[in-house]
Amino acid sequence: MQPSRTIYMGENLVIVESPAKAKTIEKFLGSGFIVKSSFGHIRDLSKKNLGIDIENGFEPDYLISEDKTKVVSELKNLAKKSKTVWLASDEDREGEAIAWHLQEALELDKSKTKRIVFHEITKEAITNAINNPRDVNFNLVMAQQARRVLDRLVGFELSPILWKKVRPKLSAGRVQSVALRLIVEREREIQNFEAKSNYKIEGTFHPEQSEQSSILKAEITHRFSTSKEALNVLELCRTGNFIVTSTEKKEHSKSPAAPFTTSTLQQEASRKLGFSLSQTMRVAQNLYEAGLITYMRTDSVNLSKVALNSSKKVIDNLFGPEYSKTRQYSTKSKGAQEAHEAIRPTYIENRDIEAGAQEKKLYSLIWKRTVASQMSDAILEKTQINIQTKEIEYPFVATADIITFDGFLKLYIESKDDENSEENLPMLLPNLVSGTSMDVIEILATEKFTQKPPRYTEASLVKKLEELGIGRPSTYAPTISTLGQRGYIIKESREGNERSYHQYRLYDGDIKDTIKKEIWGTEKNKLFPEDIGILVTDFLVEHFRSIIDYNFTAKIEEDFDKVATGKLVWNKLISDFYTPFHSIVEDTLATSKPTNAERLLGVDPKTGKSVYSRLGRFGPLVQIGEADDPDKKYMSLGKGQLIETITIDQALKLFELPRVVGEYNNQEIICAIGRFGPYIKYEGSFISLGKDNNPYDIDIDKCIEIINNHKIKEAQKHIKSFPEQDIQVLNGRFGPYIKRGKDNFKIPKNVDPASLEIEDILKIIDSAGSTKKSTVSKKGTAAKKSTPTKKSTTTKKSTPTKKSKTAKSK
DNA sequence: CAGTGAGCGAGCTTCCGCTTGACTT
Repeated sequence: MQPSRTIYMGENLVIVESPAKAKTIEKFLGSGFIVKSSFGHIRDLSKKNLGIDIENGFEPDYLISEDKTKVVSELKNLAKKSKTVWLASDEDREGEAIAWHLQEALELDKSKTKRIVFHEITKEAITNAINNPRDVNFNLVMAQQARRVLDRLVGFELSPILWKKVRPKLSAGRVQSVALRLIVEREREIQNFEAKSNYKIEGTFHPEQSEQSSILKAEITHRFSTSKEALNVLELCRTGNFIVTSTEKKEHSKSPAAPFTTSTLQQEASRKLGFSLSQTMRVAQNLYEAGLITYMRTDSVNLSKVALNSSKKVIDNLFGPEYSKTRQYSTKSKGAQEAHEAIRPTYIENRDIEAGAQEKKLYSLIWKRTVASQMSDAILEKTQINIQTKEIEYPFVATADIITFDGFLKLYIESKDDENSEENLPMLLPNLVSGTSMDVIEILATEKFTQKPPRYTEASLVKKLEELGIGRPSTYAPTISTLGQRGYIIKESREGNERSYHQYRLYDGDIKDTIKKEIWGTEKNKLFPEDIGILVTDFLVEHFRSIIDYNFTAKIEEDFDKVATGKLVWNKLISDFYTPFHSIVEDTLATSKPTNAERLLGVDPKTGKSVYSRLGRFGPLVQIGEADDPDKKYMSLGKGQLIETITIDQALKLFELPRVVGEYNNQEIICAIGRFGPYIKYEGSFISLGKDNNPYDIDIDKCIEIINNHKIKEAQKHIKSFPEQDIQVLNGRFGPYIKRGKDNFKIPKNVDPASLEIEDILKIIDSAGSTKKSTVSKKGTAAKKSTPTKKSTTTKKSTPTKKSKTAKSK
């Protein structure tokens, strides 16, 4: 259903946000329409300064973003030649703003400009949109402007306070600072957590005079707080007469999860595929650009009619109609704007695709989740059997979940974050009637420890942020990576510790006590706060609690909505926020003291001096002696150590390094920890110790062994040398390569490195060099345009040397 | 690449959301 009048080439310009979207839409619209993309926002507040005229009603100073000048001039040209310009950015606050900025920046005549929206990219939806144009919704635009201005005010007033009071180049903002606070507060909960132990009692039974095959495992759901209580129960089990006191069967159903949004895709890709946030988004982008999935930055769980229909067909074909159940999901998350569909395969008929390995995996996950969301409930039968002896207050309970109809489980099971939950293996329970006498085979009382709260993963933090309504699909991944870049947090794995626990076993009439060992607290790819992150959070919470409040965004969003519906003027909102906010800013700048989180750990027994931990210019350190002590000593904190948790013993231990282990061939062997971990310094070269060796207690023999191994490896490294040209052929981590001066060159795969002569090598370098040169020249031209910063750094470079000379002469 | 922990002081850093490339080991 196209507009009835004839349309000529170039008469209509449609502008969308994404270039991939532009391509598909162009196909649907056919001749008479040119579809272009704005590549997102085209204008933003000036970056040089605040970009807001506070005195003048918070008037924003918008500039065309540097990387968008080309797109904007191109669009402007096309708009001039077009009779009608259709602004087809997304139907949410940001999309409406993009439409308005386009209208302004392209200087579009209102009479020839039309605003259209569609939620799904189908021919029907698009032609329907074309037939129902409207004007730009100015109230919605002003709501976006309020959001933008508020974020700028918060970010650009808070960050400079941190530069002054904590450390330069730090940042704070409405979203990132709350995300950071979540991580810091969780870490404190974990540090303050005291694991308590209790006893879990499990038994294995079988019906009297039956075969061993009808074994039944059951446990007492109550936990016993002391070993004495547990032993008492075991004692009673030894003599007790167990009978089945009840059997129960209950049917229940389980429904599939909604189709993917950005946040749930990130969570599942992390749990099921081990992808990081950025990896998930990069791979999804590839799938999107190849036309294989719908848009990957969305908060909507909605599926188009086309998708529902083809899902049904696919399910009917693959599993039969009894497995199909068409469902439409609704969004639960706060502040969702739902400008797009859920993330789904473009063509659900395609179960498999031709693509890279990661793309295939992620596509398959999306396909399964989408299709499963349109499948019937699974029906499960829960059986519970209670076994009890009258001497013991609590029954032993055996449960089993049996799937009577698998439904969507045939395709997809959503995974959980809780890695500690024990795997529920489907266990068949024997058919038993009440009153059946049971024999005890074995009873175990095992000491269990309460679990500390889990540290966040990237994905579980995104989940939390989404629950709080903080951040948007396009910012989840970048926000968390910013926290890392600022040095606030680190994503890493840490090894657990060993601990022992008691297990009492009743078997064959005897009760035995064994002490077993387990590893606990192992962390894999978790988010840990760094000292600077803790310090910044404490500072912000102390002075700006209302902004760092978990509900701040949710509250201010209500106001943005009022602006969007015309009930509130945007700069009234801003003014009401800014007046009290700015006075706290001024007050904090004037009164708060620079902070370094200094903490007195205790006294060094050797010297009697005080030991402190604090933040130094280059990071966290421990210090022996007062600030005015000329002989005071420093050491950097080790990996995983924090200013607020390091103990005096751990601190003193740091001063044991660097340590002279001994001599070998009249040369000192020194052990220390550097930026890349523990190392040996010997004959002027540095040898990594690896993580299996401890620099504090490694002995001389082991050191010599490592040194000799290192020498052998070094010798193997050299394949050939051409000293005259300063060229070497070396064995590296990734195979043989050519080294000239500081530059490395790849050797083509089919070439034997040992056979290379100097002529061959120069050829290889030449061919590699030509590509290198071209990139260098590109950089040069790019630099010409944006030089002010570069120039100033180069001109400055000459001065420091002069200064250092004068300093020396002093 | 394996170490820093004074001062002097100019000039710089920074936010959130919307989009893709252009980069290197």
